[in-house]
Amino acid sequence: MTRAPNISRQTIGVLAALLAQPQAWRYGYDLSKETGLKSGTLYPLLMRLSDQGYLEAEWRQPLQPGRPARHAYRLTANGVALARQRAQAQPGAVPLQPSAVRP
Amino acid sequence: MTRAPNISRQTIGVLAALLAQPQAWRYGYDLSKETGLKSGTLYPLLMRLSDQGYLEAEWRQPLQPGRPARHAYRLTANGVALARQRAQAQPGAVPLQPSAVRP
DNA sequence: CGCCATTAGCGATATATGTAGAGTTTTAGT
DNA sequence: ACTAAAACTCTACATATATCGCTAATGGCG
Repeated sequence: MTRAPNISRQTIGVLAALLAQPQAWRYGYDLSKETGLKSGTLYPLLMRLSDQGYLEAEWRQPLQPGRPARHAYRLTANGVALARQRAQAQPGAVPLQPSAVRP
Repeated sequence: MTRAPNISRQTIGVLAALLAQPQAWRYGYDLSKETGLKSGTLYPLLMRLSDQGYLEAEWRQPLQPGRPARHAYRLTANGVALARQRAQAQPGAVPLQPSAVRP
């Protein structure tokens, strides 16, 4: 029934991006630009990881009024473990290959 | 050289919308839907009127996190006078006719 | 091996405000 | 009437997050 969680290329890409600086808080918008993921993919993904305890999330007030508040994310200990296990590939290397189809 | 300020159909439309409930605080987004003006027209217009003392503006914190703070606008006494003078046409009537070209 | 339920991805849309640059409109001054 | 110039409008784009609805992938089980 259930598929093994958090194994998609997209998820791995996000984990790799977060693993590059494991203690830093990152914003969804920045991650979307770094990984190339669109919001409709990224935010549900971040929320899943957060629900599963791999990320901690926190709201930050915007610096300028009129801009949206920002949601900051960071890997938890479990998240770091998962990221190391799933994304041993170097952080910056091959930022989400379009397909890598099997022939 | 200079054209008389605040006489455009668009400006009059906004003034009329505000004059419908002169004491109410209105949001830019709502006004844009009510008048059909796009943000690139509406916000500069609101800022001009505000700079000229016809509107008072105020930031409101968003109800839900993740959404932008909202800028609320209301006519000042001067603004009410200007609106009455420029927009005697009924508030709801003819909501910004597309062209009304002169033949 | 293929059925099919569950899960994930992704384009579109919504929420809100604002800026940049190009183009248009309107009137003053001659 | 013509022209110059300010005032104004409008199309894009940027900032950020999030949901909706459809499509695609996965993998357990018969």
